[in-house]
Amino acid sequence: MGRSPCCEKAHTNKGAWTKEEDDRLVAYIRAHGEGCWRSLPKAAGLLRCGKSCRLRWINYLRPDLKRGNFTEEEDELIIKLHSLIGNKWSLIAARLPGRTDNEIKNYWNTHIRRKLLCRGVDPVTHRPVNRHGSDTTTPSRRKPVVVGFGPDQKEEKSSSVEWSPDLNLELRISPPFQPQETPVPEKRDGEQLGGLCLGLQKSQMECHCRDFLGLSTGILDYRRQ
DNA sequence: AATAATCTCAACCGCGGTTTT
DNA sequence: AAAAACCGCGGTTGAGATTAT
Repeated sequence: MGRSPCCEKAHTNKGAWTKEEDDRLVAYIRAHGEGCWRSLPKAAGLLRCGKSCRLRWINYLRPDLKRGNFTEEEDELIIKLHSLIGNKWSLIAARLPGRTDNEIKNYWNTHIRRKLLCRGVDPVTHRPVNRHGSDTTTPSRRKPVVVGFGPDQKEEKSSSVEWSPDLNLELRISPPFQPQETPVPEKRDGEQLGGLCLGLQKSQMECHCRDFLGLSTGILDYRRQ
């Protein structure tokens, strides 16, 4: 049959980590390295599930974490990456050394969304927002306006979208290596590739899209190997 | 100063793909 | 081949902090 369970769920702690738990986890990983989250808690003497240990390490305890405020450059990079690949936080984090996917996700939801809305840009489509007299500084607790990215979007979400037939909001991301040039779809003014509208000139856009994702080199700087 | 409203972010949950037995 | 756990991801929650009234 399958494997044995990773931990006895009845005997695991939940909620905020204590200093002692942090110390144990850090000490163990310093001594034995990352990986094998399944066996780590027991080996480290922690009453946590491996998943929780992994999360705590990656998002909080890792020594290479930057912490502190995001710079303007990081903001802009996140916005650009999000416009290309959407909510792929781990991919975005891979391009921001010292930042975690969770941190970026939180930062997006609390700061950048609002920043874009203030600029009159829809944070989902990255297109200019149509103002209907609604409050654009949507507090985070309110239900966000859900707009789908296209066919890949989950049914539940796309069902709430009013699709405009002449809009193409589809986003594509190339695999790390593409042998031949992917033809850039012909753009009609302001309606193609909504996610790429960042106020860049066409030539700039094409150039940046390749370079900052590392697609031109085939290398996606994926930290967590 | 007290209370309510809002914001922030660490942690949890559930899912999909992968790996192991 | 099938079943079950592992792993990593994105979405969501909720406690504590901060700000407004």
